[in-house]
This record gives sequence, structure tokens and C-alpha cells, in this order.
Amino acid sequence: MTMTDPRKRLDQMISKLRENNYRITPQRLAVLRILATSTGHPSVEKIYGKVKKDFPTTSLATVYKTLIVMKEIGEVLELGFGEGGNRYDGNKPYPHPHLICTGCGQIIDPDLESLQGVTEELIKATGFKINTHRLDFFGVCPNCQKAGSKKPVEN
Amino acid sequence: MTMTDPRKRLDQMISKLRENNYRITPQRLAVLRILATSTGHPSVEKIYGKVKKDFPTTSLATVYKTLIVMKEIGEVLELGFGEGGNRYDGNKPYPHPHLICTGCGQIIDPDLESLQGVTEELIKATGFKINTHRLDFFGVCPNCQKAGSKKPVEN
DNA sequence: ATTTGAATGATAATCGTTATCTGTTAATAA
DNA sequence: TTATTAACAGATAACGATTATCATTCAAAT
Ligand SMILES: [Mn+2]
Ligand SMILES: [Mn+2]
Ligand SMILES: [Zn+2]
Ligand SMILES: [Zn+2]
Repeated sequence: MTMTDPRKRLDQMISKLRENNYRITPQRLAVLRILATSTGHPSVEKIYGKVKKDFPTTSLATVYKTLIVMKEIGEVLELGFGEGGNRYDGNKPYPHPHLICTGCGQIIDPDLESLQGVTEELIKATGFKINTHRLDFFGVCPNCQKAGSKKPVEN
Repeated sequence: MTMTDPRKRLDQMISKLRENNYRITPQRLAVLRILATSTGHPSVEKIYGKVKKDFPTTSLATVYKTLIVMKEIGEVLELGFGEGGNRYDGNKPYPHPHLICTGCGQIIDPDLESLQGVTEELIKATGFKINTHRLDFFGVCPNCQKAGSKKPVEN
């Protein structure tokens, strides 16, 4: 799997903003930097907290609005969860499976070769035209299995 | 796939309520009947609307509370969507894939033999202990493909 | 430097869901 | 059958994540 270089990813995002006639503001840049450098899947509050370290006057609404823009131009993937806020993937903005540890809260991107066959089987069986999908697995990571680790990771 | 008999399914649900020392009230029975007879995946508002036809004094809170109870005893599957409310499956309360038509809004249960292999691949690759999962496909059904059908089905 | 429409920041509004509280009732046993 | 009582129903307030609103500021083009 191609490991994305954060700097290149940031430049990609900036280019996409320019292409779509969005302005490059310091607040947006701060959000984009966090999205590009995060290996995990940060929440809005996590992004907001980090942005305020460099730019203390930033509003939570600005973070939300930036994420809406990035979703619109297809440069961030939103993972909606019922509880406690959504999570965002700025490195792989296309549909892909996720693995959530209910112990520590971490969300990782597993590689699943066998997934492609499932979509093909679905199309053949139903005649649907598939546009997107969402696949989440919930379980306990190896680290949380051996000890009752109660520490949330939240990356 | 075993087509569930609504009456048997209703009796199952009632038994489960009794086993867990929950009371059988007319309002709960009305909700259970709807869950047992629905082939689709009704929303809370849809359930509420149907319940009120037979029992006009029913409160929306009662529908919510009944669904919470049914979730707790593992007899209904909740499908959380960000927009416009959750959907419920009272016939297959275990994890299974769903296929959502973004044209008419219908949600169906496809049979996907190849899905089991995906979970096995994931366990081998990550060492996680998998407890549950969620798989949704979003697309356009054959009916909505041939004409720009704008009628929501909402079953 | 000027202009101007888009973006920011602060806050109100939204909406599905949950909590609260009072009156009612299903379930148990006398 | 009636009495008892804890659970439930109904009405509504509260909640929380997200979105809308709007006056002020500023990025970008001239
Ligand atoms: Mn991801
Ligand atoms: Mn289903
Ligand atoms: Zn863990
Ligand atoms: Zn359709």
C-alpha cells in the first residue's frame, strides 16, 4: 500500500482547493496540515484542539466548514458514527474498510484483498449500480486483548 | 435464505421479553408486530405512525424506549445513519450487509456468500478479535436506473 | 492600494435522541 | 377478585453534534 507523504498530500489538497476556486486561508491550511499528517482518523474536536494551538482564535464552526468543503471536493472521507462525533480520513478519501478497537478507540485501515469480490458478487446478484460503500469492523486489538487496557488512544 | 414467518418471529420476540423480565404492554406489542411484519427496514417515525393507527395515544418516547429494550436483548438490529434517523431490522437482528438505493430509499438484505472470507482475512492479518461489523452498499436499484423515478419507497 | 465577494468567528437554531417526572398499569400473590 | 407495587406510558424538557445566521475581516484579483 502506497504510504502517502504528508507534504505531497498537503499540496494535493491545496491544489484541489485552488482548482475549485476556494480561498487558501491560514485556518484552512492548519486543518489540512492535520488531515495530511494524521495516520489515524481524527475527530472534529481533535482537529479543533490542534488547530487552536497554532491559531488560537479559530472557531469550531470554521473547522466544520472546512471539512464540508473538503468533503465536497472529494479530498476527505467522513466516517459517521452515532456516538461522540464523526472521524475523518484525509489520506484515503475513497471508500475503504475500517477496523475499530472498542477498547482503546483506535481506527486503522486494514488491507483486504478479498473485498473486491464481494462487490462484484453483489452487482451480479442485484443489478444495482454501486456508487459507494461503508465497511466497519468492531473488535479488540491485540494490545487491548492481553490486558484490560483502559486507555483511549484517540489518534 | 430462511424466510421468517411474522407470527413465529413475533412469538420469539415476546418470549425474549418475558425471559428478560420485561412486561408485555399493548404499545410494545404494537411495535413488535410492525418489526415482525416489515420486510424492509422501518424508521422510528414510520413505526410511530403505524403504531398510532391502532393505538393513537402512544408517545414517540415509548417507541424509542421499546427499541432500546429490543436492542438490549439482541432482538433488533439498529442501522444508524447520519441523516434523517435510524432504521431497524427486527427479522435479522444479527450483523449482515445492506444495500441502499439512493433513488427510492429502499434498503434490502442481499445474500453475499463471499463476505465470510473477508472477516477471516481480517482476523489473520490484524490479530483483532472481531465482535461485530457493519457493511452498507449505496447505489441505484434497477427500477430507479431506467427512469428518473423520484418516488421514495420508504418501507 | 482598492475593491469585493468569500471566509471567519460568535452564537443561535436545528433535530434526532435521551432524560425526567407524574400518572397509569401489568404482573404477582393474598 | 382485589390489593400491591415496581415497571411502564405519556408529555415534555434537555442534550449534543452539526448547521445556519450574520456582522466583521480578509484573500485574491485588479
Ligand atoms: Mn481510513
Ligand atoms: Mn437487514
Ligand atoms: Zn485497542
Ligand atoms: Zn430505487
